[in-house]
Amino acid sequence: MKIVFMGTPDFAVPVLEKLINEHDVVCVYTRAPKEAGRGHKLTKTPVHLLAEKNGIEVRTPKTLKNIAEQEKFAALHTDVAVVAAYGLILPKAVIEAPKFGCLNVHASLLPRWRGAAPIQRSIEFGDKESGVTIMQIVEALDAGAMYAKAVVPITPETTGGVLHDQLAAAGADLMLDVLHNLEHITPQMQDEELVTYAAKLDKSECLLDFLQPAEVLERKIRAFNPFPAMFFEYLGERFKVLWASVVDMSGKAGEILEGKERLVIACGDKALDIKQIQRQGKKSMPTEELLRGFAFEKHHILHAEQ
RNA sequence: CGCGGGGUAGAGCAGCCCGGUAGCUCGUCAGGCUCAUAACCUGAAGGUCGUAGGUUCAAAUCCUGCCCCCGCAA
Repeated sequence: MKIVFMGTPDFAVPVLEKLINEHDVVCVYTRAPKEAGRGHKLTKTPVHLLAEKNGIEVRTPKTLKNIAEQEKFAALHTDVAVVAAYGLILPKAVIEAPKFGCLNVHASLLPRWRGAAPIQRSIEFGDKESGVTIMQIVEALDAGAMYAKAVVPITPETTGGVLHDQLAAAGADLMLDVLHNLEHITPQMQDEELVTYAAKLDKSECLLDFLQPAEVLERKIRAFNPFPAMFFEYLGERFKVLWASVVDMSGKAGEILEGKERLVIACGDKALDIKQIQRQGKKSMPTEELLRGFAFEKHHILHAEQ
């Protein structure tokens, strides 16, 4: 099929790769390069780089709201637009331009977790399973009729990073299936009663609040691994916590119960045994390694004020 | 030219400000103790202190260039 692809981050890369192999991708839309990273170097998006590597035309409009951009888009005369975490709102004129409309791959089992951060939120809230949904794009956010879903289980070992990669791969496969059978599938409407929204990740959520139960914090640590990563501050230094397990110990919330051979911190309920940690300026490492040369003072209280 | 931390034995850290024989914890190896042990005791091996220069009687330590890693911010 003749396809226009619209996407931006790593999540969109596997989908685009598969499309390039099996279809005719005539043009790629992505967010414009921006200053990012150390030194604020101008950085192209992962989708941008992949498209360039394959010699595909790349367009990076700041918005699709104006008529000129919409006409340029329509002039491609594609069969379908495949959208994966593009980052721009598609106006009606764009949605209706391709012959079969626009298909979106969303990283959740819709209608649960519409919105920006479905992967992390599903882990954070203790869901037993996650997945991807291929749906029609409509004007309302993530509300279109669904063509297909694929389920991916969430285990006690599942991190945000792992789930992200699993869903990206699953989404790519599922999108190909749907495209092959597009004319034979009747999309199902979403049940509005079951809708939940996955709020965007915010840095202010990443400071560990030890007043909360250890179980809640453990899930959040896992959900936010490797990015944006939960952390606490100790003696003015920041320590990211990449992995922890709940242990049946107690103390004043934020109190360091063990700081020499392992690092155990009391929470609102039970305690967290920190397993993987990253000191600022250093690499992430197993806590026991850090503790060979660095000790946390027992009974010191870690505060979580904003 | 966004701000900042770091690269010292296999691992993790200290030492650097105030130059002068390189240290700690763990691991490794050998021996001992023990019914036994990942526990304990004794001993040993193991480091061009990222790299290239400079200053100096003397540089891990002061100065300069380069390489690599990371935190913040975007």
